[in-house]
Amino acid sequence: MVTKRLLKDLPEDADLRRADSLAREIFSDVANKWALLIIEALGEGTLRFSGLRNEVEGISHKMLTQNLRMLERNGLVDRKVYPTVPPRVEYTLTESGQGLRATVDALCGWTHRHLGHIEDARRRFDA
Amino acid sequence: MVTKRLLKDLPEDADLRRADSLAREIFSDVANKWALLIIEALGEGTLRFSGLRNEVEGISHKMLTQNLRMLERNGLVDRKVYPTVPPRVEYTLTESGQGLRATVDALCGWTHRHLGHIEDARRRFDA
DNA sequence: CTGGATCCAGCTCGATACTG
DNA sequence: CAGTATCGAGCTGGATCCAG
Repeated sequence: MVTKRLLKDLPEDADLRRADSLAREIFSDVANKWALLIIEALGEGTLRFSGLRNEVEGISHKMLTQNLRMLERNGLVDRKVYPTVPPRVEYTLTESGQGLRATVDALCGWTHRHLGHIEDARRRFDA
Repeated sequence: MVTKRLLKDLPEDADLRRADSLAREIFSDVANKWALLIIEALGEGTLRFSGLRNEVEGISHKMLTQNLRMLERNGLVDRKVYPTVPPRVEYTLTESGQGLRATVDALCGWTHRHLGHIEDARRRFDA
């Protein structure tokens, strides 16, 4: 077996199975369109719920709350509630969130650089 | 409006809308668990269909073919068929695929480094 | 071995309505 | 404004069968 494991350089001890399973879970959480777009949007700075709805084009109310909860649970975004009326809630990337943001930026950069290649490849494939 | 756009440093010309829409499409294609895991697996080198099924734990026959077609269409993997019997098909990352792989590796690295943080954050959140 | 096609249970997601 | 709850249409994805 070469890999089958997501994390490759961990010791073969008893915790390995648990760590790898956690890693897969995180991977599934994070490797989704909306989560990445939210992180990208928060990369610009703190945003409120309504601000995020504007920045992340096409996201529904439900998907936004759902993904925000997930990101908060994983410690990637910080949720700050001001007990005013009407309520005001601010979302900010945490330090680990910033780290993730760097890789999301890399993904955006890659996408940008390969737009042409991909368009060509598609044309070729569809023919 | 600050962003709303996935790609930020493109000129505001007529092609912008099209390019950004393509970028979003690519982003949705690629930002999915199975695609990333397949790319990660192919990072080790060329693999056959059955090899991929072994390397990418838990993927179904259908998801594997589906994602491979998508990756091929976008020019990220190369599909080489040997007209033998039984057939032999090899999948390899293309050059753009290699580029994407680098960012997937970064994501894996990030996951690895933040396992602890995330576990803690979850415990805190779930309480 | 690779992979297309079909079936359908289960989940996702958007719409809507309601609360503090 | 932010968030929860509910409902249902539609999509997803696994299982299975067939074919080259």
